[in-house]
Amino acid sequence: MSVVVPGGPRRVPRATVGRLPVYLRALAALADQGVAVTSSRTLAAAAGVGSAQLRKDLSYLPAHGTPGVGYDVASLRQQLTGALGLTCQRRVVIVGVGHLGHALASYSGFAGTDFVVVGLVDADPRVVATTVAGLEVQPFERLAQVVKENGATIAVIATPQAVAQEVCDVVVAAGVTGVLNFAPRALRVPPAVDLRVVDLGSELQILAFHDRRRSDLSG
Amino acid sequence: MSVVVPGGPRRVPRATVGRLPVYLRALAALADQGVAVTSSRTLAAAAGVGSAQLRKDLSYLPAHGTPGVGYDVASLRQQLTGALGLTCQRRVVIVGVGHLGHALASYSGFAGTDFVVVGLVDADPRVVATTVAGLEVQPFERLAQVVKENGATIAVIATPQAVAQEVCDVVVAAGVTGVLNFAPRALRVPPAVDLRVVDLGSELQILAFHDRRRSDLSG
DNA sequence: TAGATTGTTAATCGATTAACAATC
DNA sequence: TAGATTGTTAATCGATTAACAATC
Repeated sequence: MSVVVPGGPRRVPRATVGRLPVYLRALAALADQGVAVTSSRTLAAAAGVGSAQLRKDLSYLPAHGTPGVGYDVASLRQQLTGALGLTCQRRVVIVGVGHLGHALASYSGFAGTDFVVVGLVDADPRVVATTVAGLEVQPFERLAQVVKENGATIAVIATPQAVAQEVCDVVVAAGVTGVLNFAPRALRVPPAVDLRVVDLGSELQILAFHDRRRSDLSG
Repeated sequence: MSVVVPGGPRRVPRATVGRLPVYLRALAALADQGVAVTSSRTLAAAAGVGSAQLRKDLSYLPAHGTPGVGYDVASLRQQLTGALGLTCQRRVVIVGVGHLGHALASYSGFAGTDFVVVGLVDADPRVVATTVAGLEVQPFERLAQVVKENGATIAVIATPQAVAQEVCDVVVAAGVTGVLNFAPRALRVPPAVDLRVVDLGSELQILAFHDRRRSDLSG
């Protein structure tokens, strides 16, 4: 049922997809300031990239600016919103309601207009049945049910690493198409499922790598 | 005072640096299982990458395996620990003690043996002077002092986006060499400062992009 | 020795950047 | 028109991958 427009939408490179949310945010800020038209130079600066890269990225979308003038903020915003699939709300289940899961459930960037947290699941009996961010935490046994009943398409894994793969298998079997993993362990998912990883410990170690080159005297 | 070994350490590519922590973690798991020697095939599988990529990555380090045998787990672990600069503990200051900052302060991946959280700072008078993860939260005015007094080299920014750049400027002026930004805003830092970004909202939007291609019928 | 696995090479692939003709 | 800015091309750069000679 896919519609192929002649000479139409090219495949959007992975690196470009990763920057679209940043552009969208910068556009929202400009719109809030009452800016109606902007240039690739201005928008790129706000997003922290080069103007050539911004124009290249936009060239993969049906978005178009006006040579000599720039881009209409409102319509470019709509284009990006559509490209990112934010026209309908995505439903998210968070598995693991420890400190991190708790924070994510309450995070405004997570529970905004584009995404809604529809389920919280934890294995700890002390956490189950408590209310977090307006939702009652469900036991692990109900995970598949929670995903299906609420039609969640995205699962956030914020559990200990030991159970992360098991959790992942359950949510994938239950039908989610995207997994965001915070557990410090490599997860296997079927090719059709999109997996993103946020590895907080690694981020610090990467910073330590660069720090090392300055402060360390040991060869 | 840098020691240049003839034919010695090449520049380690950015992408490789990003994978070293993952290898280190996989090695730790193997060591816990009592494995003494491993192959690039096994280790790569545990880390979720290809074996060719693992060997290529290790080729930038002075690490060496034995053809026909594999790698000694203990010594490869030491090599990676050294390469990442984890031989001495790095001191971390967390700015912004909301839900996320609170979670990070308590996160074991953050406050492990390699890193120690030495300061918590917040602007909210209701949060200042409370104790979180064993530390008293300091007021924003004391930020520069907290960084300097404790010799922090890494700052974690978990504040609202509106104040993130100001916080960043203060910690950089106070002498940190690495910044980990959780605020949804592009930050400017001097070239000598290493900046890493964790953009939680963007991660969900990127998942939505791929989800869109499945569920959306709109061209 | 025979079998296994490394370290490296060379080919491929994808991403970035600068430059500029086309356009308003 | 003159000045400005887009969209695209081509060149560069960096990362990945497969293959294999060297080595144990």
